[in-house]
Amino acid sequence: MELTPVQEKFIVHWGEMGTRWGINRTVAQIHALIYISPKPLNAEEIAAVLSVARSNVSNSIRELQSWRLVKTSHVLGDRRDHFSTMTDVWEMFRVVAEERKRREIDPTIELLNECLAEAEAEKDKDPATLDKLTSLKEFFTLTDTWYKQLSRWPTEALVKFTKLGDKVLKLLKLG
Amino acid sequence: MELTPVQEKFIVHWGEMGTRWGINRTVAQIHALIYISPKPLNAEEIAAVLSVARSNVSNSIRELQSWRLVKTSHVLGDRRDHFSTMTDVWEMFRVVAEERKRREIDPTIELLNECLAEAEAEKDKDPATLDKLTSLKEFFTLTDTWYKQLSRWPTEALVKFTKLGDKVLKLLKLG
DNA sequence: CATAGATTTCTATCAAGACTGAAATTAAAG
DNA sequence: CTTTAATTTCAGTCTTGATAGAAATCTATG
Repeated sequence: MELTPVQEKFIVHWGEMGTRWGINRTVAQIHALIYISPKPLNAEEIAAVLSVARSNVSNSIRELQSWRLVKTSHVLGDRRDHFSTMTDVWEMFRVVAEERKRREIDPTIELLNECLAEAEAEKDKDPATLDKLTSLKEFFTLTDTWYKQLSRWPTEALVKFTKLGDKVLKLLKLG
Repeated sequence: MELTPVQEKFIVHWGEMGTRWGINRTVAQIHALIYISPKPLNAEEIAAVLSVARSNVSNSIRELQSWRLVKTSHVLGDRRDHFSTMTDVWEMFRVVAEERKRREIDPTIELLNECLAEAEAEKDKDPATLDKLTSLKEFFTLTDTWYKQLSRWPTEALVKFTKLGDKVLKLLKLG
């Protein structure tokens, strides 16, 4: 497999964006590569195209699998795993959002609950901290609920909703 | 200034979460500290409480300012800058979202446009790439629009909206 | 069950970026 | 205009996390 200039440009950028969001550059590049690739790729091909070690691909694929972004498939007469990713971008977004919720939002809410319990005990000494932590908890609890719902919306509803834009404010009487 | 155990726990966690989202740990800790602090803090206090170098605080504050998360204030008879951050969590979220859009979403849309122009030229050779990039562009363009609008909604509307949950689907007839 | 192919694990190296502390700069006050 | 406080810059050090490559493990096939 040989990359076109356009594909290369896209993969490099995707890797760059990954690092900005706490995702390893190579991991993000591999994701971009199997997204843009017209057919599933095996690990060796990925290593060759991106010029990284075979073992690096192995570990990065595992990382992507932990994000539920990689599907493994097989070709008749070929023992090697072939990797691909979903093509529905909204589905992709949904999966990542859900995983980030599980990894980061949920533990944060848990921590805030712990902190609140302890802060409650000494609220006479330090009422300001209690207030701040409560605001945060409310925020995260709301986004949590919202995530849960969002992840159940069908892609079509998400698209339609986004297209409605400001009209939502009027339709829902939130103004 | 001396941290309570609760405050310390919160700050450490916030720093941890920062790294997961591509934010330097110290930067995130400083943000947590000035958020939880009942009063604005000067750079020296911050350095002492978090046990980091004075210059590190200086650079981290600058970073936070680039995210528009830090306000500078002054105390009568004191030449030093005192730092604080907004207490409205939704406002905070909004500001970060807008800044991430500017830094990451906008350049990504621009890159996708460039790629699409080039891919268009050779669509006979490689139609699949064109399709994939188009889907991505549509996704980012929609979220872009959505961000723009979201950032103009008043906090109250955001809260009410989130509380509506699944009802939104029915009210907007998206089901 | 032996062998070859495929994959993963592990450790040593490497690179990126975070951090410190000293030096330079800037700003305020007398 | 000088002095002192405050802040920033910068060069070098250090830490963390990424990566390569070898070794070990796993798996399919005859």
